[in-house]
Amino acid sequence: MQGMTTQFKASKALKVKKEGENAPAVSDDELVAMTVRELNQHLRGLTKDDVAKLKQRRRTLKNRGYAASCRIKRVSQKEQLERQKIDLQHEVNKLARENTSMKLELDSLRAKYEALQCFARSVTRGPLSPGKVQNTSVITIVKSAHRNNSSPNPYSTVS
Amino acid sequence: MQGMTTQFKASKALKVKKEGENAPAVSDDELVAMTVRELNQHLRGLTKDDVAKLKQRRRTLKNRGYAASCRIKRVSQKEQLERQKIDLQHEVNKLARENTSMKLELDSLRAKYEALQCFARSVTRGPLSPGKVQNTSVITIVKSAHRNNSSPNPYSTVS
DNA sequence: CTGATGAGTAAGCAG
DNA sequence: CTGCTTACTCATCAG
Repeated sequence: MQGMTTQFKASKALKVKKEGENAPAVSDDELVAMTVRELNQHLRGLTKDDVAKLKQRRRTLKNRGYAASCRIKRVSQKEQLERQKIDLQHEVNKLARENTSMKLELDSLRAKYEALQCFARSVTRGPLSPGKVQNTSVITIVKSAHRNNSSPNPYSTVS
Repeated sequence: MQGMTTQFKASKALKVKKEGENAPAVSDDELVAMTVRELNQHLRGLTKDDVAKLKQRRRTLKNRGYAASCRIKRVSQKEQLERQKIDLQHEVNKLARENTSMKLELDSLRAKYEALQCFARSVTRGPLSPGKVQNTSVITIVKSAHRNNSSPNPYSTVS
């Protein structure tokens, strides 16, 4: 079942491709595989017409191959596009997940921070006036040491 | 330049498609556009052979159109894949940017939080014992009120 | 039958 | 000339 590709043409080609005497009527597979130099060997002692016909047959066989390559290439490119699309989709999903979890983390940290800030405020604003303490849960107190802080003044009161 | 698509075939078709007397040798465009009923009108009084030829010509012309649709469809699908790929790439870029900026924000907030914790610790641990203060930067004190905090024990010391 | 598609062929372009 | 691509034709399959 290997050489099937070119077998269809055989019927069509055979009826015209008898050079008669010395040339053994080259097969399609041989003909396409031949180099130009090899081809010229087989061309010796053939009619100008037969030469033209043989060359045309070669061209046609080559074209058949080119057409096949072209189709294969087209399919591969399509598959590649689809693969890339899927990969990108996976990346989007991954980033979206990271994104969501970071948002959560950020929210939780912000809440913790605000709570701490609240507490710090209540502590620094003089010894617990019970009324105020009811509404604040956390205070933040920063010892300005060797650390480099993003906020310019460590002992800040927040609104 | 409009009807060019079918003009190439004209040369080939003309040489065989003369029914001779009553039928005005329908054009390719007319022929493909015809309904089966209309076609039958034109078939009146034609040789069985001519009828077959005309029907075959119609089929061939139709096939030409099908092949064209097929190619157009193939191209459209490819373009669509490429468009989707680009859109996904843009989404990836957008999410990656959001991601980066959130990471930064998270880092900065963490730093602020730690600093605040440091300060809080130093304040609550009674009037600064210099030795200990050197090694701790923040303390968090949470008044367990109505808030639901992520940290289980409110009065925790941080290393 | 109609429409879609794979494969082969020829035309035409590019290197 | 070689290789690739497009348009056309035919065979074949599904609906």
